[in-house]
Amino acid sequence: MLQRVEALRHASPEEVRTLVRLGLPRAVEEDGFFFFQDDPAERAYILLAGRVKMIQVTPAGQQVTLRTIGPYRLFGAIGAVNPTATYPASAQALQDSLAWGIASSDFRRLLQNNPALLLDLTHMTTDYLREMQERYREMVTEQVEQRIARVVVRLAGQLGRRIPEGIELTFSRQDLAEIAGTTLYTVSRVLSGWEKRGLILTGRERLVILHPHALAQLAAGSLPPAP
Amino acid sequence: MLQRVEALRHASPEEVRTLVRLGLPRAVEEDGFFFFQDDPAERAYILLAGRVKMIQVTPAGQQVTLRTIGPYRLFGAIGAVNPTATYPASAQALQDSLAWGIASSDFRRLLQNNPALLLDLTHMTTDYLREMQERYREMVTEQVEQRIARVVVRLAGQLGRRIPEGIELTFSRQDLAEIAGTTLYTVSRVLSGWEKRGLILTGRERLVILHPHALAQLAAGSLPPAP
DNA sequence: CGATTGTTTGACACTCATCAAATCTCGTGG
DNA sequence: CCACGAGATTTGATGAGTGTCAAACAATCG
Repeated sequence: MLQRVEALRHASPEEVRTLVRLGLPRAVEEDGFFFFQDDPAERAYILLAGRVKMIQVTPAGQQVTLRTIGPYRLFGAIGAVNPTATYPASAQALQDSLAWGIASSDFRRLLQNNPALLLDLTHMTTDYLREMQERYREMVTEQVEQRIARVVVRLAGQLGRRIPEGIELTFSRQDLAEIAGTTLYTVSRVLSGWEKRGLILTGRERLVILHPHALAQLAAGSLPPAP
Repeated sequence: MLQRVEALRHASPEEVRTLVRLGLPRAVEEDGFFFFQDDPAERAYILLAGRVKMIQVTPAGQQVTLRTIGPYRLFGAIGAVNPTATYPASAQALQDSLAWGIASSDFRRLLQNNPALLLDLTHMTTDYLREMQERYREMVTEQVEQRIARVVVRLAGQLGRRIPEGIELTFSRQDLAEIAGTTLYTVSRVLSGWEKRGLILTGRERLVILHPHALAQLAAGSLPPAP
């Protein structure tokens, strides 16, 4: 099962067994936390089931979602390998979730003994860095509607379900707002607009993309926003 | 000299010699480019003299500065190690600059043969990732004046010069705007306000921080902006 | 069938980008 | 050494884009 984990592609069967032996399962129910920002990074996690969001909270209490994690993906690893030794963000379960927790020291030992794994981790980190740089630029230069479109397109590719009508996503307006860096009111207005234009169907904590292509154009800025 | 490079802390003298032998110097004059975004990442660079900014440009031509590089720091390395094999950003010289260029293949070979170096690179990458996550949150949640204060404080610590009156920085309003994600007009207004309050002195492509503490408070949000 | 939680919509305020134009600074060539 | 011109900066006027607040409505759950 753990073979599916992208971070363990180059781990030997024996190493995987060691990880299984050294790690321990951790279940967190919806809205619960795996860990909090600035806490000492004691473990790295591999998500086995559910969905987790990585968030930062401002002193004023406003939440920003940095990314959402799906099954078989690693999280908390930056804290585990970085000399700072604290988590840079909090990990909150979007649904009831189950993860395999590996002590940071074991994780670091594994990486030291297996350069191929370390290289994989470097690639994952640089990939994520690329993405953050892009999203940073988007945040600075693009308008809300375009940013929301990007978020929806990205989430669709990552966590969307194919259904007869199109692609289904289950996120509340609030969730989308925290990811796109806006408010739930603005998300609501934008989604209503898209629904009027026939691009999507909306529901409570749910939306269905009818025309992925049009949304992609909105995200790319090649289709003008509604008047 | 190359011992000062943080990325080569764990390189053996022999490896450093090899790098010197395999690499080649590259001088770029002010406003020139070391490389462009999306170009194949042929080399990683170590800056020896000058200053370089890493930028992304939007289709509309708007510039966003991701970070500024000072002497003895590595740049272009993400492109060199990432499987994408292209640069995620452009590197433009802020002043006449000189860098040592190492072919990506040589750089990767070095990393493969020396896991300690790879680990250093991972630490540098995760550090930068932390910073990008924070700046992303700041961009989403904070107002312009606070963001500009953050930029100035950060640049002061990184590239500021101590002079009798305080800390001197040489950046144009346009430079600061591209870093803070705003316009040169807004930067000008904000700096004028600070000067009226006696926090800084301003000049052409130059500012002097008189009260670093007050600026730090502005950056942290604990000092209210001007009325 | 309440109660809770999510969503919609309107009214309004406010930050900040945009545009225009004047002013300032510095380097260069006469 | 001064005048000129290019580029940097300031400042005002204006408006678009979004956040904020309030209130009503809808969906889901026990």
